[in-house]
Amino acid sequence: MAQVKKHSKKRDAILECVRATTTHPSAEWVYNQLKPGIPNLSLATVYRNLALFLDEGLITSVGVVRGLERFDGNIQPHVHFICTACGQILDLPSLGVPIELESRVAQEIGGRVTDSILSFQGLCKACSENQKLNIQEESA
Amino acid sequence: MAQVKKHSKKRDAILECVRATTTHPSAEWVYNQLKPGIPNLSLATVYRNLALFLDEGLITSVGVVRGLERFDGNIQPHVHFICTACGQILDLPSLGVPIELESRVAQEIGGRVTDSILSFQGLCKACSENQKLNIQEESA
DNA sequence: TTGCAAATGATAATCATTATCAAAAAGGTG
DNA sequence: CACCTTTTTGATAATGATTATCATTTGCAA
Repeated sequence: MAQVKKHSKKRDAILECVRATTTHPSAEWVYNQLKPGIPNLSLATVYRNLALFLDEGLITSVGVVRGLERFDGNIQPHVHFICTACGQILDLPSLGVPIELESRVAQEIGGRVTDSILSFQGLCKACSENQKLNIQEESA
Repeated sequence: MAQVKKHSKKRDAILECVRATTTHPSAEWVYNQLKPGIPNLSLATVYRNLALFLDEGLITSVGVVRGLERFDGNIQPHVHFICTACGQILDLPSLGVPIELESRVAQEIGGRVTDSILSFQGLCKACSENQKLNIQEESA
């Protein structure tokens, strides 16, 4: 696999950007965020480095939400809520993740477990209220 | 949203196919499975109906694994193990899913929770052994 | 400074999924 | 059964996120 051999300002900026936000950003979000300050930044560089960070365990992937892979600079195990309507991802720090189960799973399948992902899906507050409105409008 | 109004043999076959396997298939897997018996089946029909079944809650999505969305005809809540190397998805029926947390999450975010997803990622037995071999070869 | 490997920018290629639209099938109704 | 309306489908073009390519630039060690 790829491995970091040389220092790069852009790479630092990308990692810092993912770490500094709680939006669980996509590659393009990071790109749009950094582009004004780094005009010659390429989207490919963002994709490349995010893949690299994933590989090195510096960030994690929340998964693909509405067609976009979403990343997380917070590598402390924690639970997510994903709004399937607007794509918003929220942290649920009050809930624990059953990491202690990882070794049990590893034993059960005879392989190696690197991550456990617990997420809840549904509609966030705003989207759930919008849906109610739409239903009212439809029946009107 | 779309809604079933008329009966269709192909639709039945697609649902039956997803229900009959534990491979957590992708759309294309279902298509390849059914094509020999239904020569004029179109891939678009498979995609369309899978989206419909999802919408109606007849199947669930395990998520996007290595670029492919994977489905599950078993809608009983259960835990998955996903091999990030080969894409294989295994059921872990021995582990419980914390569905009882859903109402707590709903309260916390003020919205509506429809699903909870617990999955473990890592390397399955075969891939974890292959990796060991590769490391040995590299250092040889 | 010079040389070389690594990193990047620009963009083409890839590939899963979705949209489109004409044709076929379903399922009433008379 | 023949007819009509609406749904479903097949074939394929369009879309859009991600990846590959390759010439150029940059980092860094000698």
